[in-house]
Amino acid sequence: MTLTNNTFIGEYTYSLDSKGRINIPAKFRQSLSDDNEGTFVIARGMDSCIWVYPLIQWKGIESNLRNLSSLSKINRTFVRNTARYASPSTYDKQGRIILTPSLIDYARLDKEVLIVGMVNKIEIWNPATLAETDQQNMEIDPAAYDELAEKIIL
Amino acid sequence: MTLTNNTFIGEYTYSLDSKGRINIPAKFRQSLSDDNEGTFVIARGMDSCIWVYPLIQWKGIESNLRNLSSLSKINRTFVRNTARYASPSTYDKQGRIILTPSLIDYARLDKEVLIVGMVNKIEIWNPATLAETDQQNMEIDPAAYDELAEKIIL
DNA sequence: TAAGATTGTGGGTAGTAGTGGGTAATATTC
DNA sequence: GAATATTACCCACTACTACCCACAATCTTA
Repeated sequence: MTLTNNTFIGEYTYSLDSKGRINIPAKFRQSLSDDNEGTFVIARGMDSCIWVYPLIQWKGIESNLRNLSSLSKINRTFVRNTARYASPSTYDKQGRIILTPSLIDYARLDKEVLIVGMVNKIEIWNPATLAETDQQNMEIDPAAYDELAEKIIL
Repeated sequence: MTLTNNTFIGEYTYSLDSKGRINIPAKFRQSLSDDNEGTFVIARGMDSCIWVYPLIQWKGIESNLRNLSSLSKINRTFVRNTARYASPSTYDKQGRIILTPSLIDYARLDKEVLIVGMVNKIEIWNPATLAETDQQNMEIDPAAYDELAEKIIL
């Protein structure tokens, strides 16, 4: 059984060790296509979490950023904030990647960490932070949500 | 006699064992087309039940989710809530799939479990929960049924 | 109706996945 | 250039999961 390459679903509770290493779930590693050479790119998420992209996927994002003109202030800010905190990380023999102190701090990670599959990328959360975010999202406009649900038949 | 591929109808009472395994009715397995490789994807249902999709069907949902940009907060929330609790499960030699503890908890499953064919997917219920839900649905606005009647000829 | 095949249920075991720590190689600083 | 700090690689333990086998109940077929 294999799902589509570079596709991640499911939720896992893992632990961040004293060296800033975190395990990538075996299922996620198996889904990663060979041309990624075991490498992910970690970056700041838009919520208080860390986004983890397969290398290939990230290269696509880079080429999109390349096409944003720096004449626009919004573009400059967006490109800067996206690129600034991103860094590649190859997993070791045990399947772990190393997170940067800056990102650990940004996502307020403790020892216990939640890894969430987001289809084309992976999110790393402090469980408490995600619970808060979930709570806030309950207040999202239900009409907008319904609109999405109509496009995607579950 | 076989119905259309990947089509599930009927209701079955099966039991969930101590390892979280549950049998997929033989008729459902026979209906599953070969390109699914004996694999289903289990996910949270919108009621307190578990949804079970044929792998192929789920891949369609995935490709829709893939096209939602994470710049929009609603999109992020929608993708997260959908993908987070989903996981693939291939049935073993005896025809059983494994449910995750998280989903068993969500659907409040006990030993006795109800499996319901929903045409393009399968639902797994605690019989008591489904009885309650049935009760509540008696109060559905008859006008809503009339609207449906225009779309579906019974 | 009897024999065989299929289906549903339960449990044991080997291999793998997750976690922690140690050591050698490299980089940094004084 | 030597001492220290940091990084990358390697090894080992534990727990779990996927796979296997066995049995009972039901259905099918001759």
